[in-house]
Amino acid sequence: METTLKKNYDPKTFEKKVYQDWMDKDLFKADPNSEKEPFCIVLPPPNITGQLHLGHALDQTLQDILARFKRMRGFETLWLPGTDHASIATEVKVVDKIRQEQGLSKKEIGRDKFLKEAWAWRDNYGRRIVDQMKQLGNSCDWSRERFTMDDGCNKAVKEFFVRLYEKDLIYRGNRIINWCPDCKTSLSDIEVEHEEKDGKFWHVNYPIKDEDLYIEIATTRPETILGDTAVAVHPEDERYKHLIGKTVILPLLNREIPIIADEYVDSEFGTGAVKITPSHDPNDFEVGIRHDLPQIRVMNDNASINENGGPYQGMDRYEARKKMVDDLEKLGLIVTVKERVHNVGQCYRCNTAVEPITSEQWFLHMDPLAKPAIDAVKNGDTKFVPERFSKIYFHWLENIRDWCISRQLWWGHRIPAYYCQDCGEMMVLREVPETCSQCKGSNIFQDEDVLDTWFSSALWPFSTLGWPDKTPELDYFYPTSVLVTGYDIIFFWVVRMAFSGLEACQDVPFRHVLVHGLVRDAEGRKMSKSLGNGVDPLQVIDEYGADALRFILIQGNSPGNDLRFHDERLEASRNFANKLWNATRFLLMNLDGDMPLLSEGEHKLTFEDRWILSRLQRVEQEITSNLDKFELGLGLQKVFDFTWNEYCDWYIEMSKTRLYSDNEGARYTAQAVLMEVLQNILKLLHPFMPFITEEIWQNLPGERGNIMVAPWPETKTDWINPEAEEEMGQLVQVIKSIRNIRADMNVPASKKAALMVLNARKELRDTLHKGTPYLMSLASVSGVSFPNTKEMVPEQAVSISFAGAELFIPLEELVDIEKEIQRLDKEKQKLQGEIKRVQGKLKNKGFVEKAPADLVEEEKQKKIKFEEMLKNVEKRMEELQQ
RNA sequence: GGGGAAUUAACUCAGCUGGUAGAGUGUAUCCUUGACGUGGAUAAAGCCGUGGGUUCGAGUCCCUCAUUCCCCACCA
Repeated sequence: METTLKKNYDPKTFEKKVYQDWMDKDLFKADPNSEKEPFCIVLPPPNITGQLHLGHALDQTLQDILARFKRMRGFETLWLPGTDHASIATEVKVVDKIRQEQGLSKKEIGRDKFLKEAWAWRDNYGRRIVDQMKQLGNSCDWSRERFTMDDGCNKAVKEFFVRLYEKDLIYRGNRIINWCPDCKTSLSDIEVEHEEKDGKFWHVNYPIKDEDLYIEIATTRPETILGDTAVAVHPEDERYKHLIGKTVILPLLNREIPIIADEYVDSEFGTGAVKITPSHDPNDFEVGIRHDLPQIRVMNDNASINENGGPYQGMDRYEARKKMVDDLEKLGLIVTVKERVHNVGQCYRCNTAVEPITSEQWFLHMDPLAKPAIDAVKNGDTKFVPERFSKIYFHWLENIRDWCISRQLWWGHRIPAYYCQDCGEMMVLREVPETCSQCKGSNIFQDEDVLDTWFSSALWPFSTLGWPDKTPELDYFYPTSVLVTGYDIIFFWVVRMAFSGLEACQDVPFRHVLVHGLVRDAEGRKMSKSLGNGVDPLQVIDEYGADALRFILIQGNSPGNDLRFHDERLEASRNFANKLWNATRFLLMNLDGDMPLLSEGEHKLTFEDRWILSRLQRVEQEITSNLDKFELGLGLQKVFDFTWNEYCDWYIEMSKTRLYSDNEGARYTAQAVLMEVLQNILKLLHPFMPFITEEIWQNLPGERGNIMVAPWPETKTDWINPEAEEEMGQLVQVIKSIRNIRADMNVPASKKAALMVLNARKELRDTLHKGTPYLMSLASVSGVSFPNTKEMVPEQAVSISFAGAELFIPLEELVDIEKEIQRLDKEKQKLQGEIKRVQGKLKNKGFVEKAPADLVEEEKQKKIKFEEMLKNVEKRMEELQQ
């Protein structure tokens, strides 16, 4: 029969077409009114700032595999896609763009026009990244695509914010926060990355008022001296006890500040005396509150020194530092300068050193929210896979501090707080108020700030399903089934979704969290722009196909572990696709026309038919179990092995005998089994490699729907056939032994040789009899004979050590008796070793008594087998030596 | 200062609930057999990091140490 498949697998020729077909048929669409059991994944929305990278590819491939698997298994499957507005990142990009194109700063262009530009960016790049996701093969319900700043999300954000505010969980306050002088916004604690840097530790003498005494402090940030409002010592520190309550003259500014006692001070560290700068250090801030110290902020938003800095006003923080050290030096107040590595906090977006600063911000009170989130994982409502990540989750939630949720940015959800210009009243409301609730004035303005991006991301699992409205989607799909994400954003996102979901919906947002690792380059380095070692998934798809890309991201990777990206592995996975492609081609070329069906007509199944069908059932069972347990890498490995090693290398090869024969019945049966197994392979592989499996499926004869929505193979346990597996195992072993010896002796396949079988047990004799055609085709055997006596075996024959029969291959002129004896001797030693080990085991009383009975029995059988083989070898050696 | 991960064949990695180690790549030799050389056959190659423990039995469970890599933490 003709086949429409080309000789080589070329994904470019069909991937786009296949995807379009799925789209045209609306196969990704999920129905919230379905009778089926729901399965739901919300896609971690990629930022609209960037291109799709390999991290996305891994994350999304995992989700797609689960979605496709569950869909085939009969679940109503919703994979809900979308994109994230990525407040800071996008704002920075748009600011850049405006500066480059229009030469204007953010302030110059103004809020309204800026937002217009930002939305244009979103339309442009948001669409682009969605197109890229489709190339991966994602089976998302695109009709439900969302954006973290769309109207629905905005409504959810406002609702959630107001509710929290009304419960006193959100408050506004002047507290110390992390400030990025470059992005000019506050940051949450996790948006600050700490890096060890070489720095200096300046020891400075602070003069004590009215006395000829100094108190020595140490600091890594001398510029903050300008904001000092006290010096603190430990109350029990004998060195300083007498100074407590005295006054210090702050150098350079000559301000008078007190010496106070506070347990926070570690007497062992530094000089044991600490300068206290409540406005520029989180600890000092706390000390300041305890001791009612004034807060003096000495920096502007760009980290230059402000009017409180006296002579240093206007200088950049580092410039001021240098100048102040010089000045202190001149005054003779620098006692010593030590080298010191210390942690510097940096902005996670722009790497600028973050400045702790007191500022008026909005905060989310975390303690009451954290507790239910901890409990939900403790009692198993949400499970981490692998489990170890729950530890990280607990640790973080147990030590959490209040979350600064306001940002001094324009791109984001604007905080729904409104102020009356006339009386100063503040209102937190779902809708913009027309008049002041207090004075009825109409001069109302909204809070300038927006919310942290992660505040809206935290609502993603339910805002996308319609919350706060009671929608059928929310009712049916919430809690979602599994969240798939990298370990690097557990803090940013998973934790926040957990407590938000519990607060808003009274239930966890997801039942499982499947955590994966990072994709690294071949050297194990993180892929990054600055290193230029990033691999573009789109280019990979272009060259090798999406299926090959998906394959290497999954194969050999276990949950939670990082993986390295190697080009060579791409070739290997492409080769696998090619193998499957050609196996199909082979089958199609050998059909007689119709679709051969195993379920129709009379079939005389051979032992190899029963074997492959039996193996198929087992593999189906195993893969299904692997996928249920999120062991995707193991599952894929099994389809791979079964397809290549068992189906292609053995079954297809054996089928040729019948396919090329004139016996129509036998031919049809072989075709039917080949087809049956192939179709199931395609199904098992479909979640992993959706394009090629669909394309092949469509090219099989007969009317058929899409494999994407075909039912997942159901294991037919009555097809599991241990006898056939045993029989096949024996034949394979004989064939391999023959091949082995022939290769060893350098006998080319073209030189056929007879196989002589003596003293065979009945079953083996039957097997070898039935297997004769395969011995001939696969082991270059010219024929199999069963002589009655040893005399019929020529002297110059090699023997194959095997249990259950004596096997000989007469290879007269090729056999060197001396060498043959040597070979047998090696064999003998090997067998003796085996026997010794098995005997040792069986002599061990503990083993015989405590090990499972079937295992003991197995060992006994082994012993018998090895002993028989040994006997044969020894006998043969004797014969040859005579 | 805490927490975690990794350590298995030359390389990159699998190895589920403990029962004498697997894959891909690479290497060697052979094969143009009517699906595939993006192929087939055969082979070589591992005291499963160290030291202990539990067990009849440990790559697999527990502890020690070593090396590497992450994450978290307000020591000025």
